[in-house]
Amino acid sequence: MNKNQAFPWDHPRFRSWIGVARACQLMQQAVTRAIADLGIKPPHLDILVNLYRFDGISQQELARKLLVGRSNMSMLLPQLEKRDLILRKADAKDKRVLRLSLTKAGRSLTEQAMVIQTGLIDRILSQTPEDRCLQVAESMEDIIRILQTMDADEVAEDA
Amino acid sequence: MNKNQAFPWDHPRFRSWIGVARACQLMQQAVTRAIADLGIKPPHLDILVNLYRFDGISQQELARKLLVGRSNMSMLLPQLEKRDLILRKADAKDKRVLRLSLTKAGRSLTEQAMVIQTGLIDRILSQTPEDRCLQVAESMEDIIRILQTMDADEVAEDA
DNA sequence: TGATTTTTGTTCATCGTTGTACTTTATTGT
DNA sequence: ACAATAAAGTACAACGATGAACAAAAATCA
Repeated sequence: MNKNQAFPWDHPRFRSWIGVARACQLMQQAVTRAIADLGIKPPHLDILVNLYRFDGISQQELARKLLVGRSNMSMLLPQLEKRDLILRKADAKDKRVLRLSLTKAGRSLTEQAMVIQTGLIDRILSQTPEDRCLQVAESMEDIIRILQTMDADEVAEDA
Repeated sequence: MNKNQAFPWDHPRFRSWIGVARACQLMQQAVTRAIADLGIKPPHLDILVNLYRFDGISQQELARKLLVGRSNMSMLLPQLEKRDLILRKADAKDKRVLRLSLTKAGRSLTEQAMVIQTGLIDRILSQTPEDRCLQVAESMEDIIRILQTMDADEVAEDA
């Protein structure tokens, strides 16, 4: 009777998750404002950071990492290409895939953006001791694993 | 030199926050699928749960709680009203505000949805001990507080 | 009281995301 | 080798969120 509260908001795990969701929403808004001066928005930043880290990735792989659809990449990447921030080169072995990479300008912009983003994260987590951060990271890894296996289950059910 | 890593993804707080963001994104998708059978989506659920908890709230207050714009409420609430899930009654004292409340059907639907949502959260946090959840909740409260004061600062700067 | 400013809610144009259908290229199976 | 299937990327229509401009009502203040 202790864990089955009358209302969700009296439920510790529920309250905890609501807090996570709110923090994310606010953080998203803060990031949006923080990088607005660079002329990019969070979706662009996510792309750029991933290209910075994984040079030569394909659109498909990028979409999977970002948890969005392929069509989303097909909309956003040409924009960044036209701004000369990224390059899309057809793969020699497989003519279907486009290999993505940052231009010099793109790399430079990404570095500026990452400084801003990291600064923001540092500021926001300043009240949270580092070991607490690591614990949070661990918990999130668990959650992500469970959610991903849930997705796999549902796909399996469909078959 | 220990805390100033070369790359953001070697930075503990950065990795930690990326995990939080990914977990949120996946959770959002899971909730969307879980409540689809009820004919509602996360934004509707957020509204319904808040009306369940705060009967008679105004559209403005609701928008503030949900961290969205007023116009968003002006778009969504009429939909729910047409489906007879909520009621909008003009306030007697202040003719500008509309007092929101759930209908019987709305309350019933909300209860079903909350069961689903709470079940999902329980499942997802099943690997996370309850004291760990409370720690996460604490950290999130800190973060939310900081982000909100940052917003206030920026507004102040504009003045 | 009367003028100005705030507040509440709405409307609308704009932008971003999604899912579906489609084309082109690889892979698989026979 | 050839047909069928799968995968990568694109185009487009539909939906949702946002912010600015607006109308009505209330609060402020002179």
